[in-house]
Amino acid sequence: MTLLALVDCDNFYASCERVFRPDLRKKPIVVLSNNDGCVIARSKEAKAMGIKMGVPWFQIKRAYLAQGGEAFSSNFALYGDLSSRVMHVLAGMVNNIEVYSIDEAFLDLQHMQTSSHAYEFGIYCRNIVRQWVGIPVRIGIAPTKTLAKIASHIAKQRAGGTGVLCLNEQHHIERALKNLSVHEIWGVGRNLSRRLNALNIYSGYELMQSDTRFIRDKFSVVLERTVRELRSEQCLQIHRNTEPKKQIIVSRSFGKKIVDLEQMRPLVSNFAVRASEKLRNEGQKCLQVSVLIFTSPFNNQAQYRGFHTIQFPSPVSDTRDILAGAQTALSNCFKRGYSYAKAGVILNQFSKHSITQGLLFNEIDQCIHVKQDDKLMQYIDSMNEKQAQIYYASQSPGHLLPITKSMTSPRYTTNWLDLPTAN
DNA sequence: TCTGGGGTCCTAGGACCC
DNA sequence: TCTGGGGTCCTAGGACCC
Repeated sequence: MTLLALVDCDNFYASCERVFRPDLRKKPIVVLSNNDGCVIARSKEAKAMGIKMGVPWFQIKRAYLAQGGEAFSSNFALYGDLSSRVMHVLAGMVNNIEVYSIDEAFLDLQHMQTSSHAYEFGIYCRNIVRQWVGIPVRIGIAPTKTLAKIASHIAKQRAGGTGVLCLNEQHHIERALKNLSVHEIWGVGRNLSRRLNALNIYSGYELMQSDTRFIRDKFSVVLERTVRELRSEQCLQIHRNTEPKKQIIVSRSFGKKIVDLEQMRPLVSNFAVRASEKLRNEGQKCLQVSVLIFTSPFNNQAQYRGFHTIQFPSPVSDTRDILAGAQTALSNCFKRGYSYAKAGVILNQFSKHSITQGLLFNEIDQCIHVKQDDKLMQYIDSMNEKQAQIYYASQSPGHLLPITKSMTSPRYTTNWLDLPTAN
């Protein structure tokens, strides 16, 4: 039987904040979303204090700080860099790795003959990452991705354990599944678990025992795969991370509500510029740009979601084209009389940068004339690489984003000025 | 006063084809 | 009065993930 491992960083953002601040060991830590809006990560100690994931910061702030808790605004430059260091170390230890998220990776353990061999490897792996990067990880080993997720989930709950759990023997798997509710299984969210419960399927074991045909008819092939994976049948492979992105989204909530179109325009321009940079960085071009604007679902005022898509006559990655498209889309979905809390720009329908399909007839929209200039964009990207030097007129860099971050830690590993010093 | 951001996959249904 | 069968492609929306 072949095995695979899920390596999962413990309370990742909170652990990152500790790497250069050993004084924070054992202290409760929370990390906040943009605008210090809500809690998006918690250390073990913060969880023990009863701080819930996603809770608005303003609701718990006073009591939490009064009890000696530490809080940080999110510092993605730091988390992203530490993540790539962890992944780099892991990649050096196996032939095949899938980086699944900022704090998780699947490792192919095909070459491990026995589960005790795999377990020892897990322990070694965990020690090395801890020693070289400073981030604690937890490792679940099993025959399938879904079971490996469960193994790491159980390893997390076992206080004082080694942080490594191998779930391989059939009777161990069955015992674990009997103690697991369906909503704790990877791929079963709130909706599916509600529907499963209605059919008297509550535990992982009951789900595993369900008829695959029945699950497929009543639900989908996705859930059928989950059932098969619970039975140790490998349905989800380890993907090397070579597949290109299919969509790019840049969106933010605003610190202050936006009420008129002229205030909104420069913000949408900023998102469009950022999205275009990401697109070129991926070596791709797109055929569609969409703009989304939302009111806040938390106030009692009238709600509105605006969405509009612009189709280009040929693939583009030139910021000027994407800006023009985004502004047209914004004009088409903006409605007066609402106060907007969030906006975003989405790029879709990608093609490889090097391949350009010309149009025989420019029949989509005669009004759109594509500027697309690869050379110009290359120059601008190289000038803006370290620090933005060239802006587009519609951006108004003076107020790039009305975002507040009051408690951000230094960019210890990505900025010379923030390097930690001896004292 | 203050409530995150960025993705993937699948399905149903409509448009269109012969 | 009676109105086929089989297919593809695209999109919107829903589900999930971290």
